[in-house]
Amino acid sequence: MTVKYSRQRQLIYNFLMNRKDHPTADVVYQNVRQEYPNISLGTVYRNLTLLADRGEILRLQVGDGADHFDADTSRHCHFVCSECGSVTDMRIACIDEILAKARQGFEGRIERQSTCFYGLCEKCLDKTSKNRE
Amino acid sequence: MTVKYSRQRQLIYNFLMNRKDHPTADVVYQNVRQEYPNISLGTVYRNLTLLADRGEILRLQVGDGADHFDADTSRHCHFVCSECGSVTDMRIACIDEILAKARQGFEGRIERQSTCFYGLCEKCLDKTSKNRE
DNA sequence: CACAAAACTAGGAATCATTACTGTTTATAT
DNA sequence: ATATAAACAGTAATGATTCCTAGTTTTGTG
Repeated sequence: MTVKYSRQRQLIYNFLMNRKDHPTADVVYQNVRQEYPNISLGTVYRNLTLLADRGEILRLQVGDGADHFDADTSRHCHFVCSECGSVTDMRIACIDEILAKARQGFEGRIERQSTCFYGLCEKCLDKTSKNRE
Repeated sequence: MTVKYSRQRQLIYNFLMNRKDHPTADVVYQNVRQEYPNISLGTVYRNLTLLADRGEILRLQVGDGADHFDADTSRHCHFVCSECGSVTDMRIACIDEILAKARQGFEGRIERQSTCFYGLCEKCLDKTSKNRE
């Protein structure tokens, strides 16, 4: 199946490229709609899935029910704040090492890895400590 | 809110304790129903959530739409086969080190971590190589 | 033991994210 | 220019999960 150009897909991808937070399909929809008002939610889902299947973007599951998308496909981890729900990138030095260690003695084939940290982000940590005073 | 004993919750927890695969809520429901026929799916969901919130079991998201549950709360990773969907435990040596590395220079508070590897399990790898012959 | 309060339940309705369907439009190779 | 495969909008359908309500069970206390 050859992929054809579409204005809608281009807008979706451009939008994702310019965001560092990792928006859900609905957030993508609400934003792309500003510029292209009659795009449909189904189109957003279909294109996000297409892009993810082709490895051009990442699909993340952070535990809040909705999938999140990331145009940065370089190997990295994520941090999710349990308070505000924000999803941020995290780079840890030993990430390649983890994959190597996991492959040692494993009988199947490991293709990719996904690591997510959970806790309180700096902002939310500050807020809760202020409330305690 | 004090937790009261319930037969249903006991059965759910016992069932999970005896499984090494990481069943979904519906699988738990179908199985516990054999022994306790009029348990409701809502009760299964409520108790899985209660147990997970109290840290007695883990809730996993492996990318197949449904949440999976694991009675083994010790720190470990998971492997998900993209072919058959099986979810298995994986122990890698440097897992504590990863958490330590992640905390270095991070301004928030990291409480827990979730790592999942994706690829082909041994069985599915064997099958696909046989098909090629 | 009894009995009240708080948890818990079954069953079904409601919600939310996502996918499937259908008739129409668009991109692109010839 | 035209044929054809992809993509689209809009809407219906699905599937996982949560919510709601009236009734039941657990458990602490007299």
